[in-house]
Amino acid sequence: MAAAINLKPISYMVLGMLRLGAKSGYAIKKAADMSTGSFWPTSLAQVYPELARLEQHGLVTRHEDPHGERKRAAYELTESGEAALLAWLRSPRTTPTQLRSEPMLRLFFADALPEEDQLALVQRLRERAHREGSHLQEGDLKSAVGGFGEPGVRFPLIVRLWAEGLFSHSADWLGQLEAELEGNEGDD
Amino acid sequence: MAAAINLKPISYMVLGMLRLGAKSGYAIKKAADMSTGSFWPTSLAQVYPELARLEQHGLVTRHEDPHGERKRAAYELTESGEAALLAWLRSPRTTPTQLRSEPMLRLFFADALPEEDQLALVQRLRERAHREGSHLQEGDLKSAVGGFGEPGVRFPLIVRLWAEGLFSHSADWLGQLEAELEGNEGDD
DNA sequence: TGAGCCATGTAAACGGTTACATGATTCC
DNA sequence: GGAATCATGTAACCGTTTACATGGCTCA
Repeated sequence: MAAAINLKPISYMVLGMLRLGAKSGYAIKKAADMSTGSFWPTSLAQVYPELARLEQHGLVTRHEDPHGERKRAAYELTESGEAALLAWLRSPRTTPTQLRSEPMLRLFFADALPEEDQLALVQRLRERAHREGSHLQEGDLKSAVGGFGEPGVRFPLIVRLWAEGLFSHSADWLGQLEAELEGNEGDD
Repeated sequence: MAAAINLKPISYMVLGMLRLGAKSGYAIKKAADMSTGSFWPTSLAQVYPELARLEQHGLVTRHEDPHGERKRAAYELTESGEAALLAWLRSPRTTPTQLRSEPMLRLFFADALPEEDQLALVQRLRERAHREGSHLQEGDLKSAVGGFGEPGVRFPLIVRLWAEGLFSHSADWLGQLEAELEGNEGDD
């Protein structure tokens, strides 16, 4: 057994995607973009080194899988890789969900603006939120990785509904705020 | 006018808090913890260097304001500091709101668990979400900075309601999911 | 008198993004 | 033929967090 390895969320994302049927680093990233990307973004510059690290510690195996002249690596979960994934899923320790919202930081300080500009700000943010929310709904989960379509796999869809719900909740809330501010403007 | 300065969200947070009446770096951080912290977290190790940087570029002024033997710095917005804040608030360019949720990443891969463990996971996440949501509701905004209580200042409260809404939306959603999973378990 | 808060800073480590470099395959 | 996509990797940079260091004030 290899030396101790420090497993981070990105490690589990990689292990999990392999379990769902992704083979190459490129495929993992593509699947992540279409699914986990909205609540755990990543990049190829993270995925490739992470795969190498996981292989060094025996959690995945790599074999060459060229496609014509183009080289390609295919990875597979080992038993200890799957065990690590399960242990994480069962572990009671969690990092809290965190938000980083530049738009809301702006809105927080919006009192510095004259009222008509406040309204314009809220309108812009609402339009943006709406656009980003609908962008999330596009993209077919099943096309991301074969495993997403199998019968025993339901949580990817469930979690996507959660993410969509969050974004549309924000968009709706901004819409309501806009309506209220417009109402007040009219009263002046 | 000083050389070009690259203003980041943290810069505007600092400028905005100064505008709302915070004076010292410590006070800015404290106010942030009680307000913007849930959607733009920061630390003292960011605030102090940022204040120095803003002063170097003439967006804030610093004067010593000792309290007994304990040294303290009091900062104030300059005209160009206030102008920079307003320009940011009016600017059409925004960075999208982003989410980073380790709990949801777990849930995404929960199909790897046997059904009873799936339910246990959802229960744990729901309890956590509930605890974090109620933690947000505590803490009096007005005690954070004097400016939060003034009549022309309404957006800090509005944005807090948005944040609370998001977290409780997630908690409710998890509660619903838990109920559905329990229903299915009973059917087996 | 001791715990907790007020107050200011620096240094190192960490996680993540962007840019760079390279080349094959597929599809219009 | 050219654009988009598949595919793999490295290097540099950037923003943020954690740990370290120091010391006065307040209140029970």
